[in-house]
Amino acid sequence: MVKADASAVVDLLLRRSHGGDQQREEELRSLLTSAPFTASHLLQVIRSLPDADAALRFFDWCRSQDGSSVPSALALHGPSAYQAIFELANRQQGPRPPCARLKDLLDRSTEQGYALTLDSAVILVRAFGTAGLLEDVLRVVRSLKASLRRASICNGVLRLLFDANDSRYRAEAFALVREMLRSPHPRCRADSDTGSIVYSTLLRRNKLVDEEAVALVIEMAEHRIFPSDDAQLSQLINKLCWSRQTDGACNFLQAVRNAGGVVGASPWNSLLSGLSRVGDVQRMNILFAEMEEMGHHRNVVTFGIVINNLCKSRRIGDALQVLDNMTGGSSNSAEVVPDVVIFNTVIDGLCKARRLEEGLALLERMKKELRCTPNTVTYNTLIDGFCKAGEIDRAHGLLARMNDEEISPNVVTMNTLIDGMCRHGRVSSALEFFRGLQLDADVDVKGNAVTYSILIGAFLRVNNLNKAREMLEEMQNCGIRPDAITYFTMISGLSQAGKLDEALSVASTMEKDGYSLDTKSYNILIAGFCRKKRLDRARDLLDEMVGKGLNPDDVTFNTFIAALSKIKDFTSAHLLLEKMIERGYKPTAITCGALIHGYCRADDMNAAMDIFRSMDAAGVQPSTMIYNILIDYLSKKKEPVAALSLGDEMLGRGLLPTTVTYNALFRCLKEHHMLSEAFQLMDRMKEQNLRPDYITVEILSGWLPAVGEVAKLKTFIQEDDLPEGLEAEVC
DNA sequence: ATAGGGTTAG
Repeated sequence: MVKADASAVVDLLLRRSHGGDQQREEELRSLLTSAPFTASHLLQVIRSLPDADAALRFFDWCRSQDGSSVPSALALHGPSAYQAIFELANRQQGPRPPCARLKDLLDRSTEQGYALTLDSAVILVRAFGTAGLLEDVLRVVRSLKASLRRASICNGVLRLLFDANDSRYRAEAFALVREMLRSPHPRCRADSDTGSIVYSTLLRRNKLVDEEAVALVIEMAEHRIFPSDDAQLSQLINKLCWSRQTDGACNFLQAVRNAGGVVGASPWNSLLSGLSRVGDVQRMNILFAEMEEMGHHRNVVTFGIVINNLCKSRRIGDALQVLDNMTGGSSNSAEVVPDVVIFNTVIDGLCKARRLEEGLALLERMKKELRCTPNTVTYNTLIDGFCKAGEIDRAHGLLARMNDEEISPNVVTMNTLIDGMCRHGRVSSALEFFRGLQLDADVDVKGNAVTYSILIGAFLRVNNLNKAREMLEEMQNCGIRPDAITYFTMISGLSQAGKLDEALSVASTMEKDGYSLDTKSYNILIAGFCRKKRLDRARDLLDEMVGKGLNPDDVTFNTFIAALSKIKDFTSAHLLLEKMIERGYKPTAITCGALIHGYCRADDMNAAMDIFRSMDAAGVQPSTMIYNILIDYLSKKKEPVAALSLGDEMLGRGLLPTTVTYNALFRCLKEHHMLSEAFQLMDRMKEQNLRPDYITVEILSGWLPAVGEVAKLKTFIQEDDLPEGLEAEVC
C-alpha cells in the first residue's frame, strides 16, 4: 500500500503547471486516490498553501469532484479544511481586516453545512473577541456542537461577555454559565476558572448584584463551584447584603455549606452583620445559635457584631449582659475574650444612652480587671459622649488624660471636641482651639474636610456667613477638597439665610467637582426659593431635578403645598395634593398643617377646622405643631376659651403642649386678664419640666408684676441651673 | 468600634 503523501500534493499544487490544468488535475486525482487521504493530511496540505484564496480554490475543486471516484470523500473533511482555511485567513495581512474575511469564510462553511471544529471555534472566538465583535463570538459558540463547547473556550467567551459591561451580554454570559453547569459532557462543565470569572465579576466595584445573579451563584454553589476562599466568600456575602439581597446571601451561604464547601467564621460574620444592618434580629438569633452548633465558628468579631447590634438598637442592658457572659460573669469557660473593639462598642452604647459615668467606669474596668488597654477610639467615644452632653470641660479633661497615658489623639479627637464646643456656644473658642493645635509643634494632627465642615456649619448656624465663606476658602487654600457634606452644609446654610443665588452657585461648583445633587438638596433649594416667595424659581428647580431623573418626594410636595397655601392659592395647593396622592405619597400631618396654616393666615377658620376635623377620618394623626397653629390662631382671634379647650384636647390625645403652645395661650389669657387660668398653665409647665423661653418671660413680665404677682413670676422663671446659652459668645 | 450635612407646618 502506498502511503498517502501530503507533501507530494502540496508540491503539485504549488508547482507551475507544465502540461496545463487538465493534466494537473489528473495527477492530483491520482495522488489523492493512491491511498486513504485523512483529515489530517488535508489540514497539512491546506496549511502549506500560500493563502486562504488558494486554499479555497483547492477545496472547491475537491468539492467539485463530488461523484467522481475518490476525492469526494475529501469533502467530508470540510470541517478540517475550513479550520486550516481559518488559520490561513487569520494570519494573512491584506486590504481587509482578518475578521471580515473570517466572517465571510464562516458564512461559507455554514452554507456548505460544515460544523466547526474545536480549533476553528478557538480561532474565531479569539479573533472576533479581540476585535470586540461579540455578536459574532456568540454566533460561533451557538453554532458549535454542544459536546465541543469546552469549558476552556466558554470561559474565554465569558470573560469577553462580562468585560463588555452591557446588560445584554451579561444575560448571555449567565445563560452560558447555566448551560455549562448542566452540560452532560464532563469537559464542557463549569470549572474553577468559570467560578473565578463569575465571582470576580460580581465583586467588581460600582455594580450591585441582582436577583438573577443570586440565583446563578446559588446554582453554581450547588454544583460545587465555590468562591476561591473564605475571604472571597465573605466579600460576596457582604456585597449581596449591600445589594439588599440578604435572603439571597443566606441561601447562597447555605447552598455552599450543603454542597460541602468549607466555610470558616468570616462569611458567617459577614452575613450576621448584613442581617444586623437590615434589623433582622430574629434571623440574627437563629444564625448566632447555628454558628455555635457548627463548632468553632464564633469569634470575637461575631460577638462584636451582636453587641454592636444591641447597642445600636438601644438594648444596652442586653449588650452589657453579653459582655458579662464573655468575661466569665456566669461561666468560667468563656468562649471568646472581649477585645478593645468590643469594649469600645459598649462604651459608645453607654455614651449614646447618656450613661456617661457608666462608660467611664467601664473604661476603668477594662484596664484594671480585664487587662485590655484602651485606645484612641475608646477616648474619642467618651469625649464625644461628654461633648454631646455639653460637658465640654470634662471632654477636655479626657484629652489631657490621653496625653498622660500616651494615647495619641487623632483628627477624630480634635473634630469631636471642635464640634462639641461649637454646639455649646463656643464657636470662636473652637476655632482658636483648632488654630492652636495647628501651630503646636508637638501635635501633628491636621484638619480635614470634616473639621472644616463642622466649623462652616457652626458659623452658618450663628448666621456668620462671612466666616463660613472664609472657612471654605481657607480649606481650599490648604489643599483640602470640600466633600459632599461640606457642600451640602454650605448650600443648606445659605438657603436658610436667604442667599439663594449663592447657594445655587455653590451647588454648581459642587457638580463641577463631581458630586451630584439629590432630591434632598433640591428640596433645600426649593424651600429657600419658596420662603422668598419666588415660586417661579422653585418651579424651575423642580423641572431641573425631574430633568435629571430625580423624583420629587413627599417633602417636595409638602414644600410646594405650603408655599401655595401661604400665598392663598388654595386651588393649586389642592390640585398638588391630589397629584401627590396619585404619586403614592400619603398626606401627613405636615401636609395638613401646611393647608391649615394657610387657611388660618387667610382668616378662614372654617376651612382650617374642616381639614383639621377630617384628619382623623383620613387616618392622619394631628401633631403638636397643628395644635400650635390652631391655638395660636384662636389666641390672635381673641378666643381664649376655644384655645384652652384645644389645649386640653391635645392632652387627651397624648400630645404634650410645648413652650410655643403655652406662649400662645399666655398671650391670649393676658389680654383677657384670665389670671387663674394662667397660673394653672404655669403649674402644668413646671410639671412637664418645660422651661419658659424669652418669649414666655416677655409676656409674663409685662403682665404679672402689674397685677401684683411678682413673686409668682420670680419663682416661675428662676431655674435651678443657668439657662442655656448664657455663656454663649458673640461671633 | 469613634467625628461633620440636608428639605416640609408654629
